[in-house]
Amino acid sequence: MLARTLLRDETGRTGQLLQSRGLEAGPLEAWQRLDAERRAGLVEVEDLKRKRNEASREIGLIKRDGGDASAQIAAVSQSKAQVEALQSRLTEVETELRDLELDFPNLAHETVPVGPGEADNRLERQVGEPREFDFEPQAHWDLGPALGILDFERGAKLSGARFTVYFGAGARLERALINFMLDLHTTDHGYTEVLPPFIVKRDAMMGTGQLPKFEDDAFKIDRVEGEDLFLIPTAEVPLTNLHSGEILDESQLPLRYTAYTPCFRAEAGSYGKDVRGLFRQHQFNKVELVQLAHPERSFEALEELTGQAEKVLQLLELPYQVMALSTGDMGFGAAKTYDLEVWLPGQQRYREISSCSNCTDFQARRANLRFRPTGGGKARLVHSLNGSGLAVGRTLIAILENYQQADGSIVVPEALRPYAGGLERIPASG
RNA sequence: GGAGAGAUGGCUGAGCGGCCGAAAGCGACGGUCUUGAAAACCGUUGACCAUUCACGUGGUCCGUGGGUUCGAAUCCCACUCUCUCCGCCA
Repeated sequence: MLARTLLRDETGRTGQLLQSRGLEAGPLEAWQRLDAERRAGLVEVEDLKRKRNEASREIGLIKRDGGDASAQIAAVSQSKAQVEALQSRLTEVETELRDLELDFPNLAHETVPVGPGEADNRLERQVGEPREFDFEPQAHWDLGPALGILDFERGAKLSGARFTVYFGAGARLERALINFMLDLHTTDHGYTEVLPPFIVKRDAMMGTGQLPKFEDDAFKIDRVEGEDLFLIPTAEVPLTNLHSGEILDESQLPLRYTAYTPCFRAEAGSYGKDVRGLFRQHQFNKVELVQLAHPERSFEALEELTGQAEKVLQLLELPYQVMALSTGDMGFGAAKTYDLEVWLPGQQRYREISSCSNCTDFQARRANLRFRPTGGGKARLVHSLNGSGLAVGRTLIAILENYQQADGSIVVPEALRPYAGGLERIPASG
């Protein structure tokens, strides 16, 4: 959510910024009309309430002295209907304002390239050289089944399209990657490891911005009674909401959390994209990085966090590039996003393997994440950041495609071997 | 799943239906004292919203949502969560 002072802005600048994020002018104008109505109504109803409170106090005093207050009581009772009517209209207006606000995306930082889509993303850097193959490199959807480590058919049999079963060295490598990444982030990068619930309440999904706008993308658990629960689409949701409603001490910042979790995405809009292989699944594994940072240092924190995700690719010796996403391509809550794209020889292109975002105070305002400045003073909103460090399944894809050999076997990256029981090679026989 | 107890400010914890936004303690912050620190003493210290150039003023908030009342932290109903005991269980 955006600050109301920003949305009220007279200069039209907020409107322009929102338009660059793909929002049309109508909702903002509607918001501004309702806001004006709300403020006028508040003045009116608060004045009536003030009078009512004064009268009630007077009644108390009269009664204490044993007097007859029936005239005053009648007068207050009379104004009751008026207060109620005004108040209920105000509540309505407040709800409409809130509904509109919840659908406004975050404003882009000034360093973000402006443009409507993927084509406007800016290449920041390329690291590592794509390997020269002296044979035709295969895609992982051919390599995996041939090696007997990925089974798409049985995944579909059990759970439907976009579910995969890992066997043997495949499962082992996935597990090794998880441990490798968690160790790196906790030991070298100063993150606290967290094992959160994989199911969260509606409030948590609201806090990070998955709801209400993108409910179709989530797996919802409808219980017979009680509130809805959601399978987490990313560990960002439980991690960022860990301190919702709390007031932290400034000295605690930045908080750095990392977690491995499975992620569940229904992705209603993705039909026909990446239908083959492991790239786009309803369930996948991810090691996530989250920081709650001081607002004046959050953009430095974004560089830091992005670098920490890159470190994983560097240690695994996978070539990649870093893209600064354009205003039109960024996620809903982000003020700035870097995507890490790993080279996939089987597809001859760079593909997303991590997305690192500074959400500034956008999520903090929704989730009520605040800190008390050292030396006292008003509580302020923290800035929240998140990034994949990395998407584990996609990392496995990258390893299979980049480390494949002419005989169909896969060399295990050196950094990973200690985590894979010393395994050096997945033999072609499976 | 059954029985009982509870939910109040950063924390602990009082609170006859009417100067209660809330005692007290702790913590934090400022000051006095000190070479410095500690101790002691004095003072300040909730959030949100609206309004005002500003000092300030008003409104809302005592788990959440309803209700009773001129007036609710205090009474009634429902829900959520926590704790204790019993049952079941990886």
